[in-house]
Amino acid sequence: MIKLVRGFKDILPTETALWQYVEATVRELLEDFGFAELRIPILEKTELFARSIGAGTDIVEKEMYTFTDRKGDSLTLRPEATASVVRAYIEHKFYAKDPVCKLYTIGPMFRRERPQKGRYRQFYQINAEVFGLHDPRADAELILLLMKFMNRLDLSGIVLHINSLGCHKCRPHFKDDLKTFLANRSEQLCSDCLRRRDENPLRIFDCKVPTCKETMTDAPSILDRLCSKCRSHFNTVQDVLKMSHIPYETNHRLVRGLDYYTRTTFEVLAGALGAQDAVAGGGRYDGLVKALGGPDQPGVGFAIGVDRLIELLAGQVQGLEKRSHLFIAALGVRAQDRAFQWVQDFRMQRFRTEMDLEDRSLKSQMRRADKLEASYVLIVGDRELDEGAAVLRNMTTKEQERVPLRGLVGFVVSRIKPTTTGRNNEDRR
RNA sequence: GUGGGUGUAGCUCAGUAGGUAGAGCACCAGGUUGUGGCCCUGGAAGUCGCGGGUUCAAGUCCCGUCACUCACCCCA
Repeated sequence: MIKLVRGFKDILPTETALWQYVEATVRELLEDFGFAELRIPILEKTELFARSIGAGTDIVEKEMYTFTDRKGDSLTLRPEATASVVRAYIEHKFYAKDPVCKLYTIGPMFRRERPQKGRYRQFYQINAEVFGLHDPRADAELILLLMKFMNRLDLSGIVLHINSLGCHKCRPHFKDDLKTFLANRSEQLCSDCLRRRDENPLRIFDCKVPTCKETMTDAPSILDRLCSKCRSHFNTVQDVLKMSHIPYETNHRLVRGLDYYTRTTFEVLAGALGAQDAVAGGGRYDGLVKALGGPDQPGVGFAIGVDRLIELLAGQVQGLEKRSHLFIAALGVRAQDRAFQWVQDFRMQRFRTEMDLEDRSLKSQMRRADKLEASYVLIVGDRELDEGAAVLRNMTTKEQERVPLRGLVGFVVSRIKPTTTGRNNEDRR
């Protein structure tokens, strides 16, 4: 038997309704906030990711699916979406028409990591990016949108962490301070952190080893070293969040693994997820567009981990309403032929209808109708054909009534339609 | 890449001191000769992850391997 590739998964019919619900909800919200959908390819030139995410990052260094195509180009299955969105923004010169541009995209990303709960080699992200706005309110609005989304999904037990990483002016100073601080504390750091000290000292804040955590409690905080512009930017972001009643925690240890982030960064964490607890994350990336060959336009964005979101929702008892539908139980060839036509007619009336295509006993057809959770069953056999009227059974009340064969479809639809519960009863709060 | 746990029917699992497999649920049929959910009866369904070894005999012991899973790492 040929099996799934490691770290990849099928999203089964029992799960897709939830996925569709999540996607429909976020699309609606994003569009209300003025975002337009952009669909980007899954494959890009390797260089795009090396230059945006950062050549020294784990993602680029050891997690990308990279291969050489037949012409010798190095191509990579996208490990994240921002790089591609920026590439498209530049390539299609969106900035020329209007420097302010809000885009979203939904799709799979690929990273070759060891699979784990909440971590797959193909995983899905919802990405939103805003270009052309320096104003800190753009950062705040994006966070607002993100939290609004979590809210619509009725997600509980999540926390929002925010931080500022400073800009290209103040961050280097902070890095120096941090290196000085760490210089004579080698014995107090784990081997991983010793390595990080040289490569990316900010990451040490993320370490979970107790002694490292202990050591880092006395470490300098980036928030104390921000330059005046970064400081006021961060303050404004917080002011807007407060004004909007969005609860948050500032977390000066929140460091993100992609090199392009500047100033505001944020993460939404859910304890119920286990070790991989980040459901969403994002931040500002003011130098990225320029670094990739575009104009000097700022950017802010976030990514939501859909797989993790789904996991949270599945753990929170989700009752998605089902449409009521009809099952036709036919006995004998004559009735089956008539029923087959009716089934098609009902469907053309946009009414979900099914029948058994094999010649089975009424009992087994009823059982099947029950299993499919049909709300009504229409019973037709030779007897009904001769009498000119079929039997319509309401499966919840068990009431049965005779319905004339002449004009049957229209009659049944009018009889049944009013009780149809649409799937659009999602107007929560 | 590193470590722990687990791999027996579609699903959840049992399998005792090694003697070539069992339960519950699900499935199919019958009990009701034209009526679902409950109940009863019967049926179908397993290369015991894969490969090798020890043994008269291995699901059970040994080695290897693969997969799943959780954690490290990293991140959504």
